[in-house]
Amino acid sequence: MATGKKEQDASTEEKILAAARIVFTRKGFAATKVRDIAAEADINLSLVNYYFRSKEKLFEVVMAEAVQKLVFEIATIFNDEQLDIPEKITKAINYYIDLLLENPDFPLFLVNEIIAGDDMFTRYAQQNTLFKSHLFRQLYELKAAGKLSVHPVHIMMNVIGMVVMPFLARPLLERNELVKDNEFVTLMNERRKLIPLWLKGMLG
Amino acid sequence: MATGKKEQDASTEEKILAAARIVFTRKGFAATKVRDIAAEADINLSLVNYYFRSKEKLFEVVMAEAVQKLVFEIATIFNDEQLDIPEKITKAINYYIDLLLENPDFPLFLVNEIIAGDDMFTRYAQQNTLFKSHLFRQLYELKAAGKLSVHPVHIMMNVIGMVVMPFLARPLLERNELVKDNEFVTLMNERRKLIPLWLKGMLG
DNA sequence: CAACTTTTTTAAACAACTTTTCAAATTTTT
DNA sequence: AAAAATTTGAAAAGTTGTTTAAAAAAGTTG
Repeated sequence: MATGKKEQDASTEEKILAAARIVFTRKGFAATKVRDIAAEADINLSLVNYYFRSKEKLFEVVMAEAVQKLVFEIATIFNDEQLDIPEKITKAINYYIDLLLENPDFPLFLVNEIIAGDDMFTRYAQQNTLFKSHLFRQLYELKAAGKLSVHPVHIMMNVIGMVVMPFLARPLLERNELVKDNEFVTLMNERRKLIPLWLKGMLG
Repeated sequence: MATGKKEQDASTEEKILAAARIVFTRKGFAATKVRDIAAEADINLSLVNYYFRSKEKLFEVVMAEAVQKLVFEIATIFNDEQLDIPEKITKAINYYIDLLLENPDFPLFLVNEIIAGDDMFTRYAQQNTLFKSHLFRQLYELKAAGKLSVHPVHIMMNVIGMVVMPFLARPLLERNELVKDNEFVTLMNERRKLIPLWLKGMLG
């Protein structure tokens, strides 16, 4: 039986993980068959269970990784007391655009599981670090001082929406040739500057 | 075998459809069992196949409906030559907020299947009516006239993002008590006026 | 290096579950 | 009353996650 995790094996275990990342991310938990992962990894079916005990355990690993990537860096930015609101948001936007350009299927994957409510996200993300971050305090203070006319949540929803939505819509946009393959990247790079600009309008 | 579609039966067939809408929308295609639908509809398992031939066919019907609801009304608005850009967008925003307040699970459901790429969406949505609509022509003209500094797609992504994102994020927001149950509706109603306002900033 | 132990890999099969089919029973329509 | 449509329970056919037992490979020890 599988004993330790960290022998000297990087090969098979990592192949499975890599495959799992791809398939789970693309199709979600329910639609993914263990056989799909084995095929993608080009290994024997049984090895998935041998190394990860179960489909669910493997999924948890992949999900934990994803949440980590998504939350950890952002939490740091949000809690940096040196940065003002626009600085924080600009940094966060750039981090996410970078991340999502590399992992375009990420948003669906997470949104999917967030709503599925199996709640891996809630379990793994210490969301208090986000929702009770320094940034949020800054926004609430601004509101209290009468310098922000709307609920801070509006601002956050807009930022997230403006960053993430394009990635969710991407397949649609490209399928309809409204945006060509490489043009999408260009557009997202434009947005690095545009979103902070638009946001200034919302805050001011 | 199931022959025609439109006899005089409204009862069983409609019960199944209603159940399918609920379950498919909430859990997606793969996670939904025909048994779930039968249970939700409170009818015998076999009747699902009797009326809709297969799980997949049933899904297609539900998906087609959803896309219809999502696209048809909007296409009409987008192509109304009497309306200027802000009017069109305001109308569209209100339509979507109404629709999504009634069907909160819609966005995930669609986004899910858009990316799944089984492509029901592309098949059923005559997207040209959206992406080549009068609204788009208006935006491109504005751009050509130098009165809009960014690619029109940016504008569209923002509108969609600002409307849809909150619904995707809702479970997260409520789970973290950042937004209480009824407060969400209030916030979305605020957005009916706010989004057009923010948009004016982007267009001007 | 040869005998052994342990780890890894493989093919097969199990068991549980799911979709679909079927034939008979029931209800509705003509 | 006959015909057609609907409903039902059971079972067939197919998937899917997991287990098993044996083979192969790698590692260890005297």
